[in-house]
Amino acid sequence: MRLSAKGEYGVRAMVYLALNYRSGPIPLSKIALGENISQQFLEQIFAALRREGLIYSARGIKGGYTLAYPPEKICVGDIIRALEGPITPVNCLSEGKEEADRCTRADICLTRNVWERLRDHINYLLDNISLQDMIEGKFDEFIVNK
Amino acid sequence: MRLSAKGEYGVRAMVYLALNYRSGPIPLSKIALGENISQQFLEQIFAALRREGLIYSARGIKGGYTLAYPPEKICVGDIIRALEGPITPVNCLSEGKEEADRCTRADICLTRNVWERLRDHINYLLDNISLQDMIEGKFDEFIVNK
DNA sequence: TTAATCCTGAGTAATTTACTCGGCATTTAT
DNA sequence: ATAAATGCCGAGTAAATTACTCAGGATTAA
Ligand code: FES
Ligand code: FES
Repeated sequence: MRLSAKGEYGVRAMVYLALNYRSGPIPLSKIALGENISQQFLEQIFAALRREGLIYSARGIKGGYTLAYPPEKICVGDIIRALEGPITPVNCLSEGKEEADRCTRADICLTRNVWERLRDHINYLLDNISLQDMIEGKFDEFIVNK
Repeated sequence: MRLSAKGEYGVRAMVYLALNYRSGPIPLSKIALGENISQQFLEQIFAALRREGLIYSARGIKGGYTLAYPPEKICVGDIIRALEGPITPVNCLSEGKEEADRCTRADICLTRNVWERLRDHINYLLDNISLQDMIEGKFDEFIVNK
């Protein structure tokens, strides 16, 4: 149940961009330095974020990256899914989406419901924390009730 | 954010044991067959579960494994932690437990709170679903409120 | 023209995962 | 006493994934 470095770094970098929203494009070198992340590795991460439309890039001198949306419109879930694919605790949930290649045990499997619930919980939580929330440090309290 | 095969198989196997609670020791071969898991791999998993005190073993003919506690006393979180260690989305949370080797960025890190919250959510959820709940198929509904 | 930037694809070392293999130890049934 | 069914243990390994690096080209502003 761990995030990859890609996901972890990606979120940190996006927060960095959020802090500098409307300051023009931020070059990767600055982010890498500020967040203590390998610049070449960050390049890969930003390539993915760009492919997913979460950031814009500007080339050339005075170029860099900017958020594609205001910080309150981008959530942690978006970032992680862009970098790691669907957030799910077990494979047979995400794969079985098409009913065709559904896990053969799905009907008898007593654990499936648990993983589905866990998956939904995690996604819900991460989809309700925006970059803006993180910057302000005081996002809404989520309470889990029975 | 995926479970390892060890965790996934472990939970399945424990449910199997729960279904056969009070039927005497169940041999590994039977579980491996029933759940379609490599017996030798299951051996490793059960070794860990035993080390953590979640199951008892009985050797010799007519031997096998039994739950160390009734199914309503063992929860999914226990099993996964026994097999995969602490449930946490990022390392710098679990490592930093001792305050000594705490992540150096902890004080300035804007993402830390998110991971802490996520960690607590996951643990809470998994600690409130017991093997008995899984067998009965209708565990309590958890609702996440803002 | 130059320098700073992004962009791309390939390569790689280390780690982790998901196992397998071989053999010994214990217990019950005969 | 012996045999058979089990658990127990430590090592080994192939494949996959992770976390990067490397080399060089493309774009743009000064
Ligand atoms: S094993 Fe696929 S649904 Fe449980
Ligand atoms: S990087 Fe360690 S607390 Fe955020």
